This record gives sequence, C-alpha cells and structure tokens, in this order.
Amino acid sequence: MPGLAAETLMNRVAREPLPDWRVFADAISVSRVAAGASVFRPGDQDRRIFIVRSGLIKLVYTLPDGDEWIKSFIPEEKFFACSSTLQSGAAAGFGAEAMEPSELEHCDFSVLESLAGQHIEWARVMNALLLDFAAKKEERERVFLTLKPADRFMWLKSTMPRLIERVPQKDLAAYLGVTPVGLNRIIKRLEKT
Amino acid sequence: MPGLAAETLMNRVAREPLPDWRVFADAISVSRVAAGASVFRPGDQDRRIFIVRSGLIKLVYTLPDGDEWIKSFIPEEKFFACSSTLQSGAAAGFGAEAMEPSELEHCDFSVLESLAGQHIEWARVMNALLLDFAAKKEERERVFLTLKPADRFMWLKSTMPRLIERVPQKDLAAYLGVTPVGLNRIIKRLEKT
DNA sequence: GTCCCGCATTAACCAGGATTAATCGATGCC
DNA sequence: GGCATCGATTAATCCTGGTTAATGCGGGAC
Repeated sequence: MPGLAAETLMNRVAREPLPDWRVFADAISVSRVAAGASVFRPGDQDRRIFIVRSGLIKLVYTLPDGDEWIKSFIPEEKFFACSSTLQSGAAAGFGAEAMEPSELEHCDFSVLESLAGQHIEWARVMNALLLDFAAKKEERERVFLTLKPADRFMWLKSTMPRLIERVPQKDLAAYLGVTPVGLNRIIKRLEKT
Repeated sequence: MPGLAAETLMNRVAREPLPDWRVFADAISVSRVAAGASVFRPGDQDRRIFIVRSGLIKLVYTLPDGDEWIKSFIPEEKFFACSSTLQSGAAAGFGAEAMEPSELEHCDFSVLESLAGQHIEWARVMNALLLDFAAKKEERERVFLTLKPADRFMWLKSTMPRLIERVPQKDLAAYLGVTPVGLNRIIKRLEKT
C-alpha cells in the first residue's frame, strides 16, 4: 500500500514509531467517489474512519425544511467519520458528500480501537487526533460566537484562502452560516473598499 | 481527600480501575473562589486542569471592544482548563470566572500526562474525556450553524433547564450569541404564545 | 430604613442579513 | 449550435435582532 495518506496523517501526530503499523495499513481500503456522490448519509451508522487521499469532502447538516449547512470541509490528508464511529450507537446527524472526484482511504474503527487498547503509542496518537479535532471545533465555536457574518468571511479568507478558490460561493455561505445571497452581498461590499 | 469530585468524574468515564490512583489524588488541591473572581485570564498560561466541586464557572471570550461572550458554563463535577493546558504554548483566548462561590479541585496537567504515558488505562480515560469534550463542541457547532437565535433559546431550555433558573438572563444571552435586549425580546415573544 | 447598583424590561429607531424573484453567464448535454 | 441547468449577481422588500436610552425592580451595603 504505497504512499498512504493515512501514513502522512499519523506521522504528523505521532512522536514515535507505531507498533503493528502493518495491522493498520492492511486494514485500509481505498474507494473512489464521484463528485456529488455521498459517502454516508444522515442517520447512517458507519463505523469507519475515512482519510482523504485526494479530492474534497463536505460534511453537511440537512434540516427538515431542506436547508443545508456545511459542518466542515475535509481536504487531502485530513480525516472524517460519521458520529457513530466515535460514539457507538449514535447515528450521524450529518452526511458526507464528495465535492470533487475523490479517493478515500478507510478502515473500520475497531481496528484503531484495538490497536489503541494494546499499545500506548496508538492510544497517544488517538489522543493527538482527538485533541486536534477538539481544537478545530473550539475555534469554530469562537468564530460563531464572537464574529458577525461579514467578519466570519474575513476570517475564512485569512485562514483558508485556498478553499475560497476551490469551492462555490454558496458552499462557503453554507459553511459560514449565511445565505448565498447574503454572502454575495458581503463580498461585493468588501470589494468596494 | 474525601469525596473528590474528580473521582466521580473519572469513574464516569473509566471502565476499569485506574492504577496509581493515589498519585493523581495526592496531586489535587482544592481552592475556593468567590463569586465574580477570576480563575485564569485570557493570555494566561496555566497548565492545570480544574474540576468543579461546587459552584459554577463560566469561560468567557472578551473582545477588544469589551464585549463578552460565554464559551461555556461549567457546573459541579465537570472540568475545564485553559487552552495552554492541552496545547502547550498556546495562551488562553478566554478567561474563567466564578459565577457563584465555588470550590475547585485542580492539579497540574503534567501529572495526568505522565499517568497517561505510563498506563494505558489512564490514556483511555483521557481519550474518553476528550471525546466527551469534542462531542459537546460539535453539538454547539450544530446549534450555531443550524439554529436561529430564537430556536437556540428553545434548545437551551430543553437541554439545560436548570441553567435558566441559575444564571442571569444576560449571561444566557452571551452564551447564545445574542444581546441581552435581544434575548429578553425573544423570551417575551415566546411567553405570549 | 435609604441609597446604589446591576439586571430586566420596554420602546424607538437602525441595520444587516433573509427572502423572493429576475437576469446573466458558464458548463455540460444532446 | 441549441438547450437545460446551476451558480452568481442584483434589486426590492421584509424581518429579526442590534443599538440606544429610559424606566423599573430587587438585593446588598451602610
């Protein structure tokens, strides 16, 4: 399994060689998903962890009235999972959909659980990944809590400049908690200065 | 050290007896803070983890213009920490302040780090705590992303009914991302139906 | 008891984003 | 090429919450 994105990911957080690496690597499969295809849907119980090898995934809350709000964008070498992966029993409140043709590495979470149960090195890696994840969610909380829509866009511009080129404006809007028309107006307003 | 809140907390997430429990218990001190007193301030580098034995703490973002937004409320038997605890180096972007006279158990995070480094049982507990924390932040993300201010109050009412009795309306407002006047209007509007 | 002070309440006015709808442009399909 | 579709843009109108300010209320300090 050459050049696993999972390896890059784990190496970034691991501070030591990981025992039984092969057990993990061998458990990984790779799938291709077309742009627009969904990886899992709200309500699914999927216990896999996914690592994006190439492409771009969005995690989406869909409201009863059909509105869609984007929880997060997952680009290359980042990971994501359905809620039931980490809290078994829980069903996902959100779905995952490819925004570009994507290659996903995935493995059953039980493999990681068992490695973390056996080796403290793996437990530490899980810890680091969780910490990273928690920090991101905390930052997002800060953005929603302390920034107005227009400032949220400025924040997006300075922290994820690539994304702005890469995804349609309406999706940026859904990520920032604004309507597409609203975001467009904000952008035009900013351009005038 | 009788009836540690820390013990209740750890027992809730641990699925097995924790080795070297005494090492942890002996590292804990208890402090009293008066209502209104601050536990740490934005910018502090505090590497302690705090467990609320009694009372109520709020974590607060303070903006340059003086506005205050509440990141979270920490009631009895829950824990909190400054950002630098988990990501050493980072300074807290928020402060912690007692809303009621409170008793806090606290211990240096390095003690937990070292226990987690030695015993996989402790590593698993850290994992469970982090997971719990991440889930809470994720839920908060969902609330801000998919709910309008008025619906956010409804959500608060159904998920934290106690809190509504316990804290001033203006703090509920700061928690929900609305101004005090705004929240009051929402509440009155709801009462009329 | 009286005085203060912080919080809740209310009202008047403002503003920024939501909504609706129409137009335009680019892309992909046939 | 012609057509359908989707997203971006723009405009008109609405609405909710922000802002400011005044009043009231209740608890604590003295």
